[in-house]
Amino acid sequence: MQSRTPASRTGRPRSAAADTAILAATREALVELGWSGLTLGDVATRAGVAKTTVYRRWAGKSELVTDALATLFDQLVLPDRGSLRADIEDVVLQFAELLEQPATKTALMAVVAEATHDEALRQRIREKIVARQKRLVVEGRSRAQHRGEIPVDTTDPGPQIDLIFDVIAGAVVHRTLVSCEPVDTDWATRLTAVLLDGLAAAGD
Amino acid sequence: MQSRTPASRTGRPRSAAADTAILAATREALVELGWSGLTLGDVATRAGVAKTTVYRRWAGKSELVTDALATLFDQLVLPDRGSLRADIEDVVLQFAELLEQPATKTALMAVVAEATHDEALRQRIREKIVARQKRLVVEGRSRAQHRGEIPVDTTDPGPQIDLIFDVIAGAVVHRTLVSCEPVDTDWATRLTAVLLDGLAAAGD
DNA sequence: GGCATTACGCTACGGGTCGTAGCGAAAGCT
DNA sequence: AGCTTTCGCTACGACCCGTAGCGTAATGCC
Repeated sequence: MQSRTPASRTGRPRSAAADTAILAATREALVELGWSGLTLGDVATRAGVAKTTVYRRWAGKSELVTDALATLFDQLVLPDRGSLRADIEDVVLQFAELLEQPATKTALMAVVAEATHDEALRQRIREKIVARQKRLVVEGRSRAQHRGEIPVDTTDPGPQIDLIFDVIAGAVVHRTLVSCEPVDTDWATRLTAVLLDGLAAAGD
Repeated sequence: MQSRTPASRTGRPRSAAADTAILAATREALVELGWSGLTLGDVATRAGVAKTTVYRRWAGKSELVTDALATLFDQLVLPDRGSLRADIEDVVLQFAELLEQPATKTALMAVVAEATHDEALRQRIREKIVARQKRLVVEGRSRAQHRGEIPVDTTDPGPQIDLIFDVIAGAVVHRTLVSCEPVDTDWATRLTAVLLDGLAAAGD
């Protein structure tokens, strides 16, 4: 999860319960206090551990919040709804529900903000969040191709996958956090329609 | 800009130069230190004013950074490129260029993060940034309808405008700040193609 | 069982930032 | 001139940071 203890086999092992307690306390404190208001001392108190225990495991606030956030994103799955349209609508609503949780929205934006001037943190985010969730797009695209809904191209699919991922995730994040409007089934349907059919065909 | 002085006409007026100096110093400090590292005392020193002068004008870090950010967004314009496709590609590249500036990306994400638990700040962002930039979509849509590129609907255009705004802005923000990939002309073309023609038609 | 090793809780510390208060000087308006 | 407000400056208590040191607890190895 955080700093590894690779070659150490002797001595008292680290409490796994402390890990989960600290991460849970971090999410709780984020909801109540936000990024600026969150202090590691307060997290330690909420988790029922000493402040030094937190510092022994995480280098700072950014790393701790990133790990607390990663545990939330792993809830996403992609059940087969039978069509590309239904699959997209499903994952949009799922992602929106995840972003409805106050801990998710606060942590995601704050960590991305910190990452703009911290290369190591950018790497951590890409590994633990972006790369993992991009698999949803890969799987949905593969299913759609097998169904014959979209053509099987011979070129490198990477750029197209990245584009779809950014459009879907970006739209949901922007709608939820910047425009501050809810993502309901109607909006998910409209977004999916634009994605599949284009603006002209999807006009009101 | 910040706290108003409505009924006060007498006494020494506030220095307008101090305002611009403080906002410029805020953007500069954001680039070097990021959100967490930025302190109002440091901003005051950079701007060449006393710390108390900053506190007299802005209530806190969030409000100051929001105003510093708003001045950056007002650079966006929507020149008439002759077609909806060209207009979209143009504004995508313009928005991406704006987000390339380190001050913009850091400030935008940090302020949005703080706003997740601060209703007054959400309101400030919507008024000073979201509402202003949404006019780009309104104008581009109006032009396209006059050209006959998209149908003129009789229903409320608000939801469709909001959707387009969130898709375009969200995709660019997500691409730039979360996926950490550059927005070049090729990507802008691909995004525009998906928007106008849909996923199936725009496949590689 | 005894021993080395590591993690734990606790306390204390210097350093830094916060946001505010008070002061005298400066700059405008009538 | 006189009044009013802002300005720069200094100082202050409060809080959080991140680390060090201590004694204790929990494991693996001999």
